[in-house]
Amino acid sequence: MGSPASLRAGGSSSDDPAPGGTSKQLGSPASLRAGVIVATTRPETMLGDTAVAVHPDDERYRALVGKHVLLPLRNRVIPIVADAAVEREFGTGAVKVTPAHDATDYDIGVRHGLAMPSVIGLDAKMTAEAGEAYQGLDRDEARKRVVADLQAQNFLVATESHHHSVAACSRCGTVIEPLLSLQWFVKMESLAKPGLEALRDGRLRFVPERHGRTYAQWLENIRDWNISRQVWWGHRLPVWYTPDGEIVVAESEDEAKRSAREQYGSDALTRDEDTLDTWFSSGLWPFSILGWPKETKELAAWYPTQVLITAQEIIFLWVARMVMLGMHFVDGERPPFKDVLITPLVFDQQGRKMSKSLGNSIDPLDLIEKYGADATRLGIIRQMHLESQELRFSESRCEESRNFNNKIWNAARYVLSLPDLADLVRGAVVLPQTAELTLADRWILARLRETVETATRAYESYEFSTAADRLWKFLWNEYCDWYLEATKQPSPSRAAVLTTVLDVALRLLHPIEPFITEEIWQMLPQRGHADGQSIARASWPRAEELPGDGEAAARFDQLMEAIVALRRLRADAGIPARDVPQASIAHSELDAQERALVERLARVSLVAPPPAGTPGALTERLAELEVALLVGKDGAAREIERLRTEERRLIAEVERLEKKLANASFALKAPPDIVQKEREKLAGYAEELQRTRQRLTELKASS
RNA sequence: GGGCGCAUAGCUCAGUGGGAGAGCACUCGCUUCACACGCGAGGGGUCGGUGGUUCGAACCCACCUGUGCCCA
Repeated sequence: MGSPASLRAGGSSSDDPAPGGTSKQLGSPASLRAGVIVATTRPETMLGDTAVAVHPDDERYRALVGKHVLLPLRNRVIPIVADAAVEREFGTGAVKVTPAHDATDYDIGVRHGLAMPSVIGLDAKMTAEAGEAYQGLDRDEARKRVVADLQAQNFLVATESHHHSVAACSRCGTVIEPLLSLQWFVKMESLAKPGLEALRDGRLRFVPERHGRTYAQWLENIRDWNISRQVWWGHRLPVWYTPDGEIVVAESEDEAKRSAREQYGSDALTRDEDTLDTWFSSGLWPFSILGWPKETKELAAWYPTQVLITAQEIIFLWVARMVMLGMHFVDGERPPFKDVLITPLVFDQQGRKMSKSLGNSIDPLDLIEKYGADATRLGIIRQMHLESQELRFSESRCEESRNFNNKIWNAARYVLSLPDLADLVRGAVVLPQTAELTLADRWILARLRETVETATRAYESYEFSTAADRLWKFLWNEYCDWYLEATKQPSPSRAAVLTTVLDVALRLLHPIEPFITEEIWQMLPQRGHADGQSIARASWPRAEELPGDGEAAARFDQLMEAIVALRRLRADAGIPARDVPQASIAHSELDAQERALVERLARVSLVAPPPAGTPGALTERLAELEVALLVGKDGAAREIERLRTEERRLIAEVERLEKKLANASFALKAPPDIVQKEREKLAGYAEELQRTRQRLTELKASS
């Protein structure tokens, strides 16, 4: 239907029907006896006017309400009615009423029992109702003729420029002409109420929650639903007419005929040409696909389902309808799904919404061609943050995801090629007792346990990007970067742990990347289940099944920190990658296993810590340990520079914390554990600073 | 007109009350025997602006600026 505002907005140019035009006319079709002046955007519709309306509280016209005026050109006597729908501020405050060609005027017509002649036909030409002078004219032609005739007969008072919008087809620009026709409607009140209640008491939930308000507002203000769609596709209306115009509604033609015979004694029927609104048929989707209206096994098992995943604009079109129809036809208590997950809208790199009409949407098949189906899925999911309303699609995320898949594929290939895997009992791989595990084993298992918890929690709350993120970091930055490297020092436990960790991580990743996880998983020795079982049917990992050795994890973290520090010192000192310099670690005894780990991963040879003040040692104080890289005498100047930089950093930290702790209200009002934590930080930095200064003094003394 | 977002490193975005993060891009060094679609190290941000709440604000509140989406 056309915008009601376009009529009230006044002054549509007769030669410029384009939306948003500015050069407009203000016409006066009616001015007789009572002298009422009205404004119109579409002068030709005055031929179908059946009243003039004013606002009931408008003092200017109060005396005229109930009187009549003569409609120019048609010489028809029409009443002046009072209706609250009229906007007083606009134009003259009096409006012409054309019930057959405007939605608001139609409502006024119904309220006041007005006649509703259609003056424009489906062919956009004037009908017989428009009068002999205009019948058969094209709408635009009639507009010019009406204006000219009004002018010739001195009815035109003024023409004004006015900015307004005309309803038009978004694709072809065709102006949409409202006109009266027979339409079928569905009463919505009794359908909407259960849908609204389901949201209010939590039987239906939107994620993110804010979208529930959108849904509720729509249901609260819902109007009766027009289900006729002449120009659309869909199921044909189940409506038949007798030759006398009686209406028969039935499930099938046979039934309609039977009913017609019973009621009217004849089964001569013609079926309504209209089709049902697409959304009506679509609203049946959640249960029609399960065999409804038959009471199928599928319907019993899968209705209602857990979650519907869709987009924001679909809430109005489809979600609400599925809920209403599901609760009406299938289950009065339960909506067809418990949760509605609203995904972000997808934009292109330029920030334009992806749309078919704009032609800037991406074909997933192209992405799959380039990166593979898994990488496409992972790439998209990593960008799909739960609370976000927008997703500016970045193809590089798919490329990165392909790299990730390459990474885990190679890692799996490597693990599966290890000779000691042959010792595992296929199908019965169990983790060794904790006492038999290495430090690295216990660390990666603790990280895995945490990953199971984090990823599972994320999946359960639909935070798929969080799950993907955690699994990515676990597999790449923890499993590959550290554990795989650590186990290049063979141990009796590594085969079982390497494959067990892979097994669990793949099961966690499987919902996001079904193909590569399946492929690798099928090759694992753990997979001792019946042949042909898919990872899709494997049990979901449980954190309780894994050891969560916090102490081992903390110790391994210390050694990681030491290794990173030693690598940094190597890089600072410009030591070639193939060289194996001497290094030391102070403040903690390392056992043989730990020494081997550090030596391998930092590419150093560990020796006893050098005496204090030894020149040529680059040192770094860490949270627990102190590392030193022995680079020879010429490193002294470099070390002094490093230590001075360190000193400046530590002074700043100490000052910051001292200031914070000196603030009386901080100690008084902040939670005690926070205050304690800040005190410990200060003590740590102070000690580090003291040691750094001591070392500087020693170095200067010896050089 | 009604409703809902977003503004953090060059780019795409996490973080949502107690020392600013990731990936890509960038710099340097590596054919180190799973992976150069890779490995190691590093540089880079007064978290849009103003005011407020708080011992403490990227994070909470108000306003402003910019920008976008849904519905009519």
